[in-house]
Amino acid sequence: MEMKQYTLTKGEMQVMNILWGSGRACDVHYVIEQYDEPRPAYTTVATFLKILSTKGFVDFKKGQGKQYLYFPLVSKAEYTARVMRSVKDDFFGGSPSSLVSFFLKEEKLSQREIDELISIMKGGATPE
Amino acid sequence: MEMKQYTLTKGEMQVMNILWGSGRACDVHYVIEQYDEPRPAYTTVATFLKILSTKGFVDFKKGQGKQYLYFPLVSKAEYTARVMRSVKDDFFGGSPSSLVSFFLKEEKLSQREIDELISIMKGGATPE
DNA sequence: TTTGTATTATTAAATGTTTAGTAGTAACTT
DNA sequence: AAGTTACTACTAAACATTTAATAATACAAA
Repeated sequence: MEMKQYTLTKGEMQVMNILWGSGRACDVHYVIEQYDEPRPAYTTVATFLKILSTKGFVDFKKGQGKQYLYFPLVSKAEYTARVMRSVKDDFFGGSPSSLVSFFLKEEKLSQREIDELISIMKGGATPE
Repeated sequence: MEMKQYTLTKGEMQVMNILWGSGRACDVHYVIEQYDEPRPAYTTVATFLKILSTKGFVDFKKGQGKQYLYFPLVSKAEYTARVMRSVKDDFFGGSPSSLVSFFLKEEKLSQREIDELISIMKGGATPE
């Protein structure tokens, strides 16, 4: 069952970030309020939510009255993993260690962060 | 002097990857040959190169006859840094260490890679 | 039950991206 | 020098994305 792997456009991504950030099922008004000015029109946001539901990224349930409450079907972590996979392939030839190495060289990490990362590496990744 | 930070589309990115990969100034034919089948039309590639030059990503010089030889103005490392900055912001709240941590947990690295990364971290990042 | 209203569904205009045909032109060939 | 060719410049059609107006509809108020 070949599942099409949709990728989010910039506009869709904005909406998803709001849904992910809220941690609960949201109506359209709530989503709009999370935008910076100038806020998009009601129907603009409703359209994005519609698209996202046809793409399988959100679902909705009935709320008060006739309104829908939208919530993510794909978690941020899950989508992050997808995006990171392509970033890794496109920019680092598929090698996770060169990606990590890029950040270690590029960014100034605090000693505490470095210790934390080293312990993750040594500690057998996810102890769980 | 407010420099507009262009971002590359998928089609433009393909061309840039070819230019970056070649390591020298390329004519249109060379670029086309690097595509998988079905290859785009000559003018399609020429259009992308034109767009890229107006965006400031490539420049060209005269080659044999009337043809242009195109070469990158922005290095892959430089563009990678730009993209990584937004990835970091969009998916990891701007924190490089949580991005790195994500990969360390997600990906299985070999012991040699881990040692390498640890030494980068300890060794004061970029010695240079 | 009828009417009004808030909401979703449908449609479409504006913009951005991709693809490539056609026109114009510079340089090579004879 | 004239004709041919190979290339870039210009134009435009097809497709994707964004934005939002208008139409349809379900619920609430009267």
